[in-house]
Amino acid sequence: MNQVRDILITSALPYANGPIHIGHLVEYIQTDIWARFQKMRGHRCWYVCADDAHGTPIMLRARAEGISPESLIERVAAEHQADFAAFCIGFDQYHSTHSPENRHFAELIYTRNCDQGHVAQREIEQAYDPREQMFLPDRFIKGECPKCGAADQYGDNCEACGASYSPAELKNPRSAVSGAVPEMRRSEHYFFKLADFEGMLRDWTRGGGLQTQVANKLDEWFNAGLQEWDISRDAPYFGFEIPGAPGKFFYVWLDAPIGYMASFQHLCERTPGLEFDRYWGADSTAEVYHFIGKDIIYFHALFWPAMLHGAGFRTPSAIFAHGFLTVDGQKMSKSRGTFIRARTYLEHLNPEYLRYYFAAKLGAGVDDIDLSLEDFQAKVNADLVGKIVNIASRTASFIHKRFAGQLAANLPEPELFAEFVAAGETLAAAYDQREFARAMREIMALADRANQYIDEQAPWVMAKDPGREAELHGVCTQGLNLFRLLIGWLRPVLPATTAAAEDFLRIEPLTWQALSQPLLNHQVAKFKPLMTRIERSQIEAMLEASKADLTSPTAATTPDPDQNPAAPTLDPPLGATIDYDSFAQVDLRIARIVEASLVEGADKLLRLRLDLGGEERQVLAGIRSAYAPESLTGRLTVMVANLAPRTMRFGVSEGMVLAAGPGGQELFLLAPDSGATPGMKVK
RNA sequence: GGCUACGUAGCUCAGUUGGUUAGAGCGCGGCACUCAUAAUGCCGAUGUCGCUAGUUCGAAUCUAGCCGUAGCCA
Repeated sequence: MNQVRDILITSALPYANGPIHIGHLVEYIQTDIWARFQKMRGHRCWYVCADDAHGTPIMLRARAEGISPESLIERVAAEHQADFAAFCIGFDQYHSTHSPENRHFAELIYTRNCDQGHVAQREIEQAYDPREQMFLPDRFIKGECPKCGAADQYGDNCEACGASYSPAELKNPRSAVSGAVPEMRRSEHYFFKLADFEGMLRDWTRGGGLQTQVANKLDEWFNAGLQEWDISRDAPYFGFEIPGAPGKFFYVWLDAPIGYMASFQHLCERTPGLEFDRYWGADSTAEVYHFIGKDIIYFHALFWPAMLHGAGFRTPSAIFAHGFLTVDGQKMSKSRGTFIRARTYLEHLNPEYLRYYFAAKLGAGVDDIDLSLEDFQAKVNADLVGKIVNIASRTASFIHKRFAGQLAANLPEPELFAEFVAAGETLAAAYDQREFARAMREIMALADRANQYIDEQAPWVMAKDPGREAELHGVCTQGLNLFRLLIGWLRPVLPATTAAAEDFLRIEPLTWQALSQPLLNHQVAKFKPLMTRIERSQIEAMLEASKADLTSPTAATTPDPDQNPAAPTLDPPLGATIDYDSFAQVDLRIARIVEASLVEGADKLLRLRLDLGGEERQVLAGIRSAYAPESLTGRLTVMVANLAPRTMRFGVSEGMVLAAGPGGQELFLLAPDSGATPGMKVK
């Protein structure tokens, strides 16, 4: 290593409406390992992050909790930072996008782009919730998929059939905020003219700062043609008002990446000698790297460099995208208990286990990585406890008992030590290229060599022969020196264990430089176990606790846009308590509406033909005021199947369908999640 | 639907520019050791490299199609 580099590193900003989970941690752990590595190499390296605190979901969540958005994001920020600290994520600065610095840079970048003519204005038509008096993002409109008819789908795409569409195409659209039927309204929006930057972006893309898969993806987007980007949102919106545009706010994705700069600015303000422009000026020679998930490549590899360029700032040196986390080969699942929050993990397991496991899985690519819980336990126990820590454990006791904690003056096998040191450069290259998995494999192969060495020498045999004192001393000194190299190389991954090892060895925090020289003639402390094994019961307990999190009432649960504003008291009030048997008498079944038709002579009723999966029923339902018959055909709902038939003027009604709401247009038919089939019992 | 990745031992993954009998760790079977948090060392078994066709003297590796998985479509 020759030259000291100036490096600024970021992780994507977590959204401030929910807790950190192990999926998030892939990125923070990956970034933190890289940042710690660069620091160990002696570079001037800064790692910053922040909470992403703006946008509609946060505004609505705060409202649902009956608090201000400011207090919501303050609370979540504290939770996030506690989780990160526990996982040893060593941010130099953790800030918020809802900060004066971020307002400053958002306005500056916008204004400069505006002045250069990169912002356009025009009216667009958008869904509007008349009850809440707000425009609705696509994700806040629900209805039936226009392609396959699946109920309860979001406004942008269908989870059942995968179709993409616009909210206007959705059948029976409803606001997820209030349940009202959205209407289309016009409003003036501001657009960032991305196409102005095509040439610059094509150059930047080819500049070597992108993984090949990502560059390929960008080519696709270039070929499709760069579209203007809608960067404004109408009030009410939690964010920054656009200068000179009352009632218009910056879209959350405009000021989110600017949060990297805001956070760094804050760091500069409290760090003597650290200059913002040295890192962000147009002619900066510093390196700026963004670690992100592959889902947000678009924002970071197109809009972000373009905005920066348009405002006279430098563009990032590189963007490092990673894949998603699966657990036991599948998407994280709440019902299986694999949707594991950082906090829940911490209550059962050592954070460094997960840091090591992720390191052992991560490469420089964008592939997804799998947390196989069985493999996790086996790998951590075998590699860290069985191989690495054991090397210290099996040699330290002799150093203590026989040599009063003093290391020998020479290494018996300096060539072996030199071989290890030489491997350190290969390892450094792997770390630098973010090939952590390769680095871990090589470190473990060296740990095998160290264990073989000790086995060959058999110090326990020497210990029985008084004439071999010096030999024994040498072998154990050699063993501890090999251990020091191994744990030193693992320092970016295992900062806490390494710190404990440094205490044991009585040495300064290790650097790559320091590792090249052996530790000799040196007094070490008494050895204490550095790491214990993972028991299966700990993992089981964590999974159980994660299942329990599902129903936990803590405020910072997973975002739920469907959640209605909490009412202080229920209206109408709750009915009298019943026991289970009373409830179980009601036989609720899933039913498919095969046909719905108007009932001649009745102004409130619809005649429904319901398929119960083998049996058909006719039900006369008083829902005509809220539903057009043709809109009901084919959809699934819930019916009371064992209600006594009732003869009405227009025929016999054999049961009833369930709907919520006071009546009139305010009636909302129940629908099961996709997967339910006619005849299934509801319980 | 379009596009992009991925598919190698029971599990988790390596396999560099196509080149002999395809590798590692865990797990499994056997042996040794007992310094160490039952940790360690040695030996061993295990694969139609997703399927099919092609290019080639030669394919896990290149090409096409198919199947499966994941993601993206602003």
